[in-house]
Amino acid sequence: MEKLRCPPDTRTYNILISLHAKHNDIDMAEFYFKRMKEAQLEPDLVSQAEALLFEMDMKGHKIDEYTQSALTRMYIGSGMLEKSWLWFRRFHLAGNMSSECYSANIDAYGERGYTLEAEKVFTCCLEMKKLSVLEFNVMIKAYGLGQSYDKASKLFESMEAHGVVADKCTYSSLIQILASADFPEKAKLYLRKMQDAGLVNDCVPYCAVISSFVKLDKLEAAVALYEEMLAFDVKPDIIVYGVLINAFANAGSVKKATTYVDAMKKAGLPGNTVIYNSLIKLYTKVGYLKEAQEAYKLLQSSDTGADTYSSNCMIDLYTEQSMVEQAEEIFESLNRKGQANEFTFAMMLCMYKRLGRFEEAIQIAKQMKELGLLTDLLSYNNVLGLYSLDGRFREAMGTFQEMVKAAIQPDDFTFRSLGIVLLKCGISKLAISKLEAARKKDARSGLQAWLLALSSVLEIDYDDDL
DNA sequence: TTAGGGTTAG
Repeated sequence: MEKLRCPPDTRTYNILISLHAKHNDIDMAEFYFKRMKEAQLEPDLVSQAEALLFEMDMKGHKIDEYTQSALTRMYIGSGMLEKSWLWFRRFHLAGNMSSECYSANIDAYGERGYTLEAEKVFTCCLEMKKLSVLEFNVMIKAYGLGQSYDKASKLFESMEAHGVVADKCTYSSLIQILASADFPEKAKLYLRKMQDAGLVNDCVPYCAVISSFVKLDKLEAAVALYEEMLAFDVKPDIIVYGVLINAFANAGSVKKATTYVDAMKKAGLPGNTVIYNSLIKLYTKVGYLKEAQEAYKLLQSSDTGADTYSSNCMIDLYTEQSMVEQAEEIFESLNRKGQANEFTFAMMLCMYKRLGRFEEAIQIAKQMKELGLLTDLLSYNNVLGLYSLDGRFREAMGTFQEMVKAAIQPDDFTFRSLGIVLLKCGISKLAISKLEAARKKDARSGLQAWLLALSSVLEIDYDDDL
């Protein structure tokens, strides 16, 4: 290898070391270990572990099943699946594995998405007739990660036949898996079984299913389950309230959101940022200025203070109400704290543009570029629209070129602004509609045509590498 | 080395 200028690497040395070790030639193994060190090759994690194993072996220490489980995880983590399997087999055949170790192996495969291998370990366990609830739990988790939802449910159903009783963890896992996979109805069935088994002692599994219903916009089902939870005397916490408040905030229903805020307060739970952000979002949506201001004030006086999201909502609201000074005040305060983001700037830009205050709008656009806050298609379109409206055609073209360079896919709004630029530069409507047709026919060559038309009309050199 | 819930806009 050295002659061929293909110097050995860590793996090469590792193979040589373990080969000699296998043949009990410790001197040679040590020789290669030293050579490896001399070559300034740091053994990787696997090599280090293998060296350790070798040392243990030499000293006559037995490797126990806990070490084996750790080895499985390590080999799987390094993509050495076959080796992980060899170690598992060795211990499985020796028959000295515990339930903890079988489940640790199942979980090691399952966590990395190797559902088939996890299944194989589970089957080995089944053959040994040593199944406990642990193996079922980790296998259900593995099916969840592998998106085999039916298999997860079926495995649960088979537990009884194996004489194994589902525990809190079994139910929680399955409910969580089904809820987050958008099967709230199925999750609800297991939740009821869990309740009947007397295994529910907090609202977490209810919350998982409630939020799954909310995600699918089934608010009635979500509320019904919430009521069912109350009937079982399971106490809601701040997160459940947050889910429901946000659901009704999105639906624009102040009355219902308020019901849950009141219930939350009555339960002695203080609101947090998540809750107040939902409320500000809601009040902005329905134009409730006073209520939004109150919620914002509460946030400001809280420990964490108002965040960028809620401040942006307020800017949005003030813009709608043409309360420029108030919007500016929030904008400046965000800027002072270095918390203004792309949304903040874009909303200020829109506000000034809407009021016809182009000078100020353009200042915002310039700052956006300088601060690197121009990244989104919508922001680009806002800036581009402003430049074309204000007759700043070269800036419009520059912005468009930047967009193309940044691989931001332009849309119909982008080309509408660019069409205005061409029109104001004396290009006929017919020519513009031809450019539009070219773009619709073939995006790539159509884009080139637009760039060419714009650069020639604006007398800009343009590099068609773009 | 078994399981779990919420917010993000123009």
